[in-house]
Amino acid sequence: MGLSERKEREKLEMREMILSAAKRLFIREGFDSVTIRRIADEIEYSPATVYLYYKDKDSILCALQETGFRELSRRMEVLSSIAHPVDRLKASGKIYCDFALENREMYDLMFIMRAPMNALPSPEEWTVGRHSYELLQSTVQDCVDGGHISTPDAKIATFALWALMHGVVSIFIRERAPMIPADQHSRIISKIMEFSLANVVK
Amino acid sequence: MGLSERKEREKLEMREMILSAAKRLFIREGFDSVTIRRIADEIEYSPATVYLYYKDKDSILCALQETGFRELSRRMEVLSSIAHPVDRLKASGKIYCDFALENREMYDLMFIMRAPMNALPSPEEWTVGRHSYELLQSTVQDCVDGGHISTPDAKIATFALWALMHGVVSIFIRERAPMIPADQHSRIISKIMEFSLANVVK
DNA sequence: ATTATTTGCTAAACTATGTTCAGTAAATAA
DNA sequence: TTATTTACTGAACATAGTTTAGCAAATAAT
Repeated sequence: MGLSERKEREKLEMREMILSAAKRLFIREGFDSVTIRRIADEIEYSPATVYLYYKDKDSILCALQETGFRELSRRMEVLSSIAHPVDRLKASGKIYCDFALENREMYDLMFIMRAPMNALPSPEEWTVGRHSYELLQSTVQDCVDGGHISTPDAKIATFALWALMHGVVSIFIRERAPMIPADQHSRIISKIMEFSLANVVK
Repeated sequence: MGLSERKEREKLEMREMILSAAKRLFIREGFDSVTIRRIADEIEYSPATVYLYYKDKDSILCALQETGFRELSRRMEVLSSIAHPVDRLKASGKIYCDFALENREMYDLMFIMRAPMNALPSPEEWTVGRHSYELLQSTVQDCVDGGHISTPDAKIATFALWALMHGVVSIFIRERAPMIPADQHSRIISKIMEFSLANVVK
């Protein structure tokens, strides 16, 4: 009988309901509105029910974070149509930073907040995030191979470039540069990319 | 009569008691142990009393953060004895990152957490942090003036260098690079500084 | 068809947090 | 000696995440 299959399917549908309710709240009202009770309201079940489908809140945030990584990956797909590795590298940086500034709270959840990391399945099953990172790494490697970046270690260069971008956007997102008004963030990022790549890329 | 003076002094002493209790808890048991009730226990007063000396918890965290900035500034003092701007720049980076890795939670409070920023007196009275930043900026300016860094805008270069360092340490502190074990953080940072300065500094 | 069991769900409670407020007792002023 | 101000606190409020005991309906067994 296909009973257990149906049960399995219903369980997945419920998880999906919870996740999309969480996402709706997150998008519409921000991170602080994503509470177990609000999610429960949204799906018209009791708070305790949520715990029958997700171990804890951090697991929900982890699943939510994953949707963010998927969206970022999706945006990175255009890179495959850019032949020159330097152009590809520049485009990577722009896509990354644009994503961060356009989805500040999601970026925060993905790269800054502690909570979702407490629920990572395992240190290795970090697949969604790793995919984007390996894409960047291969772009940098292409730059090195093409003689556009000179370094003995492409992995270090990759990490440095990521760190630079993450550094800038996280300073803005967590408001550590109050001297710079928000409407200039995008411009400053462009200038920083310009400066850095001018020195790194030949 | 010096009565109001005494009152004023006692008020300051009480604020100091609360702050040092908070700091003690922070150092000994970590951020999560810094609760109003634990602070109250520590100073042997009731939780409500704490609110007679600090507006809210964020104000206490803000004051705590300030002690961190003072310590960082203190560590930066050795820079004045380094004549060559490039050496000074390298030393700045090392001091900054060493501080971050040796005082992860304090760094977190200073540069990552939202809470203490909610209690900033004003956007301008950011004096403690700005002092360190201006020091870095003048070092970078010296590098530019000496022809060691080529850029049309020393301010952008300064911001980029800070962002790079902040990026790396905050990735580590918030555990976004699980592929890199903690005992290699310091080594990776050295390599990144090496790579970046090799390209930026002549 | 009836009984037993499992499943899905929930009301209520528990713990912990930041925070407020009414009231008390001591210090000060009148 | 009385009035007032000051310093403090107990108790409560609101909001979290989370757990547990139990109920009712769906399913399985007899």
